[in-house]
Amino acid sequence: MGFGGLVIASTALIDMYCCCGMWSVGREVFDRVCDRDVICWNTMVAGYVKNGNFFSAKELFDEMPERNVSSWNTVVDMYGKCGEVGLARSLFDEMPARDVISWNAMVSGYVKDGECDAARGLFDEMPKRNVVSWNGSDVKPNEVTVVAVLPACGHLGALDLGQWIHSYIRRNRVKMDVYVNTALIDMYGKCGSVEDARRVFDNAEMKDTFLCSTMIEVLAMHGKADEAFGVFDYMRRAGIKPSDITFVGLLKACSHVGLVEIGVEYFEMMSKDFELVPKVEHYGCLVDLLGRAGHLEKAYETIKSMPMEPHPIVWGTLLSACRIHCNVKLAEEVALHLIELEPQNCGHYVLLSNIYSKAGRWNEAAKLRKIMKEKGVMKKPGCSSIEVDNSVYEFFAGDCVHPRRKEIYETLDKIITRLKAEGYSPKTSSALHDVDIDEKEQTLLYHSEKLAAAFGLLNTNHKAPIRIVKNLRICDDCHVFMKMVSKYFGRSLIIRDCNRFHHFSDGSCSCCDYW
DNA sequence: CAGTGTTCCC
Repeated sequence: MGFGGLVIASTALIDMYCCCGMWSVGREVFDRVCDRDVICWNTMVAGYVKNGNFFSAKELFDEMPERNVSSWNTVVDMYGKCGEVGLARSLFDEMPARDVISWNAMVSGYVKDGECDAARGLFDEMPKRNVVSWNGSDVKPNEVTVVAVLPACGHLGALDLGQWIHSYIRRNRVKMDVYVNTALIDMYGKCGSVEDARRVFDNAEMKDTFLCSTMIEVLAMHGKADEAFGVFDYMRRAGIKPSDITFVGLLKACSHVGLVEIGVEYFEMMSKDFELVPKVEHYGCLVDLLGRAGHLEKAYETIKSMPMEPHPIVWGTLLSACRIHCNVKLAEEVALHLIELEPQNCGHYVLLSNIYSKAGRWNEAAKLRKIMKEKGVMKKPGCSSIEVDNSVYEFFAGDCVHPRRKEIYETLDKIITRLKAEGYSPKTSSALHDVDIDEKEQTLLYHSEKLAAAFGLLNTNHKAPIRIVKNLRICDDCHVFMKMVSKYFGRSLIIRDCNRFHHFSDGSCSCCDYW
């Protein structure tokens, strides 16, 4: 039986089957179509991609008697999505013509692979004027392009670049749809400018669950719990249905300022009022909320009562709480379990070792480091980055490869001398090493965020805040150090660690030392 | 009837 003449109907059928996960039935229909056109082929290729059958997709693409730009776009996007960005790029270069969708697929491929520079480069390379190619497509960056690039800016903390894209959007009348606004809020939030994020939120014509959840999440990570609750109230008044992710933001908002009861209320509200089933993320937030506030036993009980398998992240959250509250006994139990689960994750060893150090139990801390060495577990280096004149500079703990190394160390030493005169004394308990005090102090004094701060003081405008992004959590000593820098050098510093933001100004931090 | 984009536990 054949479907001659019915190519349009057959194509719709193929698409339908593939969208339901029944790609093999789709393929049967495809095989019986006599007069297959390029759209029919594309639908089948895309159908394989949707079902994760990348090998068959590429095989069918290679068999195609005729291809248009969409055919190529499908496979470029497919390779980008499965992390084969090199293959995506070679197809992108090989294709006879590219439209805006081809460029967008390639840009997002780079972003997903973490190659932010390449993504930015491609954005700049895009023909900015309307070029009429063989299929008449527009290759000017559009709203999809900016949404693909903005998360990279947020990830890097590249505020200048993000602001430049925002102005590009306005200059070129790129449509400010809900995706663009959401991406802008996220970018500004992650780059430390919560005011700009709020402005975009207030001006957004259309507000949906994504946009509001993003705003709540941003306010949460900046420690602005009341404002986050306000956005949630707005959602309820406006009839915008909260999602499980909205509640992740609300729970984080509570845990960052220690609002235990309100957090528990939100947790219960999820299922009671909104029929949302708490996921492992929500339990993770709850453990953090309880543990950080000192309710370690309750946090432990929460983990034990979770309806799903506790992910290592949840245990790690409890271990962090043990560090804050110096509970060595529970920390040992949790860490041993974690090390069993993830023997190669350096974080667990380092955290327990830091807990021993904080308790003055240097022998045990040293023993743990020995175990790390024996198992070949490498300590993840602390890395801080700072954006100056549109470039992002990275610093590592004890970094000695920067071209302006000498100048940076001299500046840092001057800052340290000045702060010591004001009463700063390095908190050596934050150091992992069981070496003598002097060496311990050296390790601590050259933590990556201190190097980045020195570089910032050296290179940025005196009025602007110094914005730093760190890959790990800021240590006690750096936290004290930054507070003092803000006081005695009259500069505000905005530091994002892997957990939240710290806004330092005039000797204090926005986290009120609750972290 | 095919191809590009947004939030989330450490």
